[in-house]
Amino acid sequence: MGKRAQSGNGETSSQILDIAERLVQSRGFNAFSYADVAAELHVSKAALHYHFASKAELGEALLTRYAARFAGALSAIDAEPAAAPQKLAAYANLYREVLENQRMCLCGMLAAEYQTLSEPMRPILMAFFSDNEAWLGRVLEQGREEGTLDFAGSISTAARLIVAALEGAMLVARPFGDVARFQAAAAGLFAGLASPSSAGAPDT
Amino acid sequence: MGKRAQSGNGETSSQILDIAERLVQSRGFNAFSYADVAAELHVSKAALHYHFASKAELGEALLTRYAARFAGALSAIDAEPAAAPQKLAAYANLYREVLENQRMCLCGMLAAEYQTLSEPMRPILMAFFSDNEAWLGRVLEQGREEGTLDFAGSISTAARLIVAALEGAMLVARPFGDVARFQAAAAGLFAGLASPSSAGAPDT
DNA sequence: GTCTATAACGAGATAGAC
DNA sequence: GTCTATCTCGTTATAGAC
Repeated sequence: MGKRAQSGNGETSSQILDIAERLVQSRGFNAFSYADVAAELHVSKAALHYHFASKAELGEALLTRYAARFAGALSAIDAEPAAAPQKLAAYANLYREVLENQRMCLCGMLAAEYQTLSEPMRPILMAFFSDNEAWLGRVLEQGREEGTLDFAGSISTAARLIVAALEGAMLVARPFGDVARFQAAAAGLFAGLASPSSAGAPDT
Repeated sequence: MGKRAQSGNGETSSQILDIAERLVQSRGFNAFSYADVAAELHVSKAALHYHFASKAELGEALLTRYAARFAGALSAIDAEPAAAPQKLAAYANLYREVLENQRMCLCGMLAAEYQTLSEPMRPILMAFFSDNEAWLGRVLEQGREEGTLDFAGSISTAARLIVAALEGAMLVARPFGDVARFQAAAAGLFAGLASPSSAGAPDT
């Protein structure tokens, strides 16, 4: 394999993505700059442009990597057999960990800024939410079959509620710097989905 | 009364706030400029600075006005007697109307951008959410006493879930331009809070 | 209250040397 | 792959005339 040049591979590229990702999750895509990343990585802005020619390209790479990592986390949950409520708790923990790092979900942040995103970023963002809902749909179906979950309405309605509630709980908890606020919303959410028989929902 | 001069009163000031509010709700606080507002209002940027000396001051005025208007809407719901589920439906409709105008909740948007907000804006934003949760807490308490609502956990947990779910539902629905996505999450939310006796939840 | 003009700065991006 | 230097533009904000 010869040199690839171009965008997004290699050690430096992933360091750029790491820093940019944190800045976007903390401040938003429109509130960080190449200069911020360059200063933190101790390189010049021009070096960043070598790896990601434009900010839009950097944004695409951020989204793609984040979505892939999240999909991997969902596969990991699926890898070992567990009841649906435990899988949902593990799912909520993915969000909680992000919040504990004082970050918003990357895709939740970009959803707020959606109207300012480049065209290529938009479908990647939407696919993130669709994929999450599809995965949740399978867990919810499992829960109904097992009898561990009991909820009115359709699978997709419940899946959309879960995504909305967890994204919104992160959004609101962050100004207060209060993870407990997130946990309260998550607890209330799963209480409403639990089957009456399984009184005590599984935790963390 | 003599001339007041200064910030935030008068016809022009409210027109500035109207335009800025829509821009913030659509694109975010960090993605609109005085130039945008000036162009739309057909005045110069300097004229805007006469009414709101800095962007941070404009942001404070936006937040204060929005919170006051929202509080007024909650008082209007309280003004006529209704069962708790109807009040919750009316509350969700406040959010839905914002979304139908292709906007995010102003405070949800600013919550995403929280780390970039000026110090004076922050407590106003937090108070918005606290006030909403307090109002919801009273409605939830009413519902429990009436027997129209039935949910596990504390009042404040359920109130935080409602705020989180509705804010998150707006956030995720907007990239899809799909109000039905919001409605699905809201329906699932209220289904989980409804008392078993009241099978069909009230709509719109 | 509104204007023109401009200051002062930071943004994204490019050229070309090394 | 990284640098310095520079370009161009947009941003918030101010000065001073009307």
